[in-house]
Amino acid sequence: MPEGIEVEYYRIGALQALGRTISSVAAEDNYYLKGETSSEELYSFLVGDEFTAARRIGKLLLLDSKGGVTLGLRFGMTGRLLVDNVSSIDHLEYSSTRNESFWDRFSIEFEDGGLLTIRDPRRLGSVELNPKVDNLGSDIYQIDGRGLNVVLRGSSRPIKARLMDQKQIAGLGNLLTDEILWRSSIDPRRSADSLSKEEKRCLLYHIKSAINQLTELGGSHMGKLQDNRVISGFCPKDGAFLERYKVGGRTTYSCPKHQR
DNA sequence: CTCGACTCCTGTTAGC
DNA sequence: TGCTAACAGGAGTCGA
Repeated sequence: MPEGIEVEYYRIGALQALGRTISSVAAEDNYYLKGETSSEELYSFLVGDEFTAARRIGKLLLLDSKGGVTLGLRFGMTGRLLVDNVSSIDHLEYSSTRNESFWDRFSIEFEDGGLLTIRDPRRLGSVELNPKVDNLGSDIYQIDGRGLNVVLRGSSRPIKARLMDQKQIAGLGNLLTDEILWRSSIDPRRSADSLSKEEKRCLLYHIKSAINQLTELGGSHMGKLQDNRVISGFCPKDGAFLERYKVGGRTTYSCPKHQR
C-alpha cells in the first residue's frame, strides 16, 4: 500500500503535471473530498491555474499552484496516481491486480488533453484544498537522531504504534515499520521509551537504510520480511516461526527469537 | 495531554 | 458451485 516511499514515486510522477494549464476538474465522489473542500471550490480555484511544485510530507502529496492554493492528495491503502494514464507504480500490495477506470475518484484535465488522476478501489484516499500540514512529524527521508529521540522520549506506547503515528514521523506505514523493527531486532510491543542508547542508534540506522534500500528496490513491499508476513511465515534471519498479533489495531509480524 | 478501541471503505480469499 | 464472513491498512473520531 502507499507509504512514504510510494508517495515519493507519485511525487516524481506528478512533476510531469507541472506548468500545464488546468482546463477541468472531475470530483464527483463527495466522500473523497475532505475538510471544507467542495467540488465547486476545487473547480473555481483550479481551472485556469497551473501547478508549480510537487512536494511531499510523509504520505501526503502537495501540489502548489501559481494562483496560490495547495492541493493535498492522500492515497489511503489502494490509491495510485496516474499522470497521462501512466502510473509510477504498477504493483500495490493488497490492492487489486486489475486496473479499472471506474475506480477513478478524482481527476484533473489539462488544456493539452492530459490527465492527473487518483485511481483508488477502496476509496480510503482523499483530496483536500490547502490541507493542514503542521500536525505532521519529521518526514521519513529527513529523520535524524535528535528527531528520533524526541519521538521516543516519554511515550509508553508500543514502539511500533509510536513510529506509525504520523504526528511523530510522517511516512511510515505498517509494512515499513514491521520491516524496520525486524531489521533492528526490536519487539514491536516494547514501550517507546524503553530503548537503550544502542538500540536507538540501531533503529535510526535501520530506518534510514531500509527507506533508502526499498526506495531503490521499488516500494515498501520489497522488504526481506514481506514474503513471510503470512500465517505460519518464518523469520528469514533465523528460521523461527513468526508471531502474528495486533499492535495499535494493525496486523503485526515479528520474530520471537531475535526481536526482543 | 495520551492512547486504545472503534469505524469507514471494498476487492479478495478462506471456508462451509 | 455459490454464498458469507473475515481480512487488509490509512486516518479520523470518541471516550477513559
